[in-house]
Amino acid sequence: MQLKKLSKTAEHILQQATAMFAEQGYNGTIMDNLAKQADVNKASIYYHFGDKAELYNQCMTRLFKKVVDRVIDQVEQTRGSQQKLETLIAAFAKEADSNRNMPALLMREFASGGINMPVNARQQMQRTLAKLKEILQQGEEEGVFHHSDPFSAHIMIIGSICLFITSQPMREAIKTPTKLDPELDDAIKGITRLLLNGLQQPEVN
Amino acid sequence: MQLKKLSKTAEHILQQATAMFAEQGYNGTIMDNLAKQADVNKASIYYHFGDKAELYNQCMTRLFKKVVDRVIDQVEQTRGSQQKLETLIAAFAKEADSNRNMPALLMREFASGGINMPVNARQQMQRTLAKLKEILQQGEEEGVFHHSDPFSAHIMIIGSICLFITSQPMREAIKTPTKLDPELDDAIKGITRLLLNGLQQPEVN
DNA sequence: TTGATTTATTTAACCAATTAGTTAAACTAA
DNA sequence: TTAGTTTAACTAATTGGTTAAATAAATCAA
Repeated sequence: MQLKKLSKTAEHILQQATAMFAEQGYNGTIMDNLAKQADVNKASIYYHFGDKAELYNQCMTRLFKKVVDRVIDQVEQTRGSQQKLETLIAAFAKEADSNRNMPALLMREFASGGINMPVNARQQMQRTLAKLKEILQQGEEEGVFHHSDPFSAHIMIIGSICLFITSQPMREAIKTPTKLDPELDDAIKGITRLLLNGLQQPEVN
Repeated sequence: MQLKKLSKTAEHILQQATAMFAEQGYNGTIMDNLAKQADVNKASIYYHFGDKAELYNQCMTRLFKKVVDRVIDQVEQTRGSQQKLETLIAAFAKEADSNRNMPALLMREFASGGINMPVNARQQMQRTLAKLKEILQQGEEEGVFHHSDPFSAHIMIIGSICLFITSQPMREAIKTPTKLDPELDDAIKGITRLLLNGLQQPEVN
């Protein structure tokens, strides 16, 4: 999949639109507000993107492609199923942290049933799922992971990380003077350990 | 907190509204559509609930109170920190499964930063957090859990479960003829095991 | 019980504001 | 000149909310 290169203006609109879709949702994003926020004329948005739905499409597709490209790239530079899994989790967490719009957009899509998610964006998610499947398979063959459903594992990884990232504002809000809150890095480590334990350990019960 | 008992009609409107807010979001929920869906006159909605924001408030508050009441109730019938934690996770999962609007609404709120979440609804979430904190504390004192940040643990429990539940339509959509997909019960077991492992195990690394 | 009176609820029609999208003219750079 | 881009003004449809009249339900006096 190749994405047409955007003009400077279009790129800037896309940036603002992505943030707005993430924060306010699709219906909450008003084109007039977006134009004001991006400091362009509304017709300029329509000139570059056609309509609101297509703008949303572009936002989703480009953001998810960027994130997934990076995650997969990092995983493929790693050897050994356990290390690969660690890398996948850490890389996704890092990307989610530095592209905070992504977790929000993803969660909104899940909340809507994910059925209307732009095809291209969903394909990107499936690339990650495929990679995870590959890792788990490899790990299973090597005897380091017990059998688990890849989709569920995928959901758990993404779920914990996305909710953790999006909960930041709430954590800020209830932050006590004495800082009890773990830094993101620590939290990510905790999540990683938790997920790895879950996937590595032989069945307990 | 006590909630005024609703008339039959109001109850019915609330039901439909909750589903619509969950599926379409706040801005995506159009009052005319809701009226049609609930088969009542629009003015009737306004008569019973004042305005859209208050209707949303009521939906959130009542739904979250119901869920949290049940979860906490079940936890309090259990003894031992580990069993309590298991119960909390399982109970929340079961409630999320039988009140599927809840995970969707929660995720949308998180996506929006959670700052504008109706106060009463947020208080309900905090009740669960407080209970979890209590359990973790107890477990730590008993030496069965290692130290962990309750908020993060909370987020991870809720995150995995909510995303798992909301991903159901997507799983249905990509379901292969040969059923690879775990039943929800199995998935919940998996999540529980994963989370318990993560919280119980002594620091590995 | 019966009929009158008040109170609660529902209805159709209406309104003002908002919103996605358009247009034609103006501007800019190749 | 010409193709690409931006602008202000405009439009048609949607949407949250209102109103006053109609209907149903509860209360009460005889």
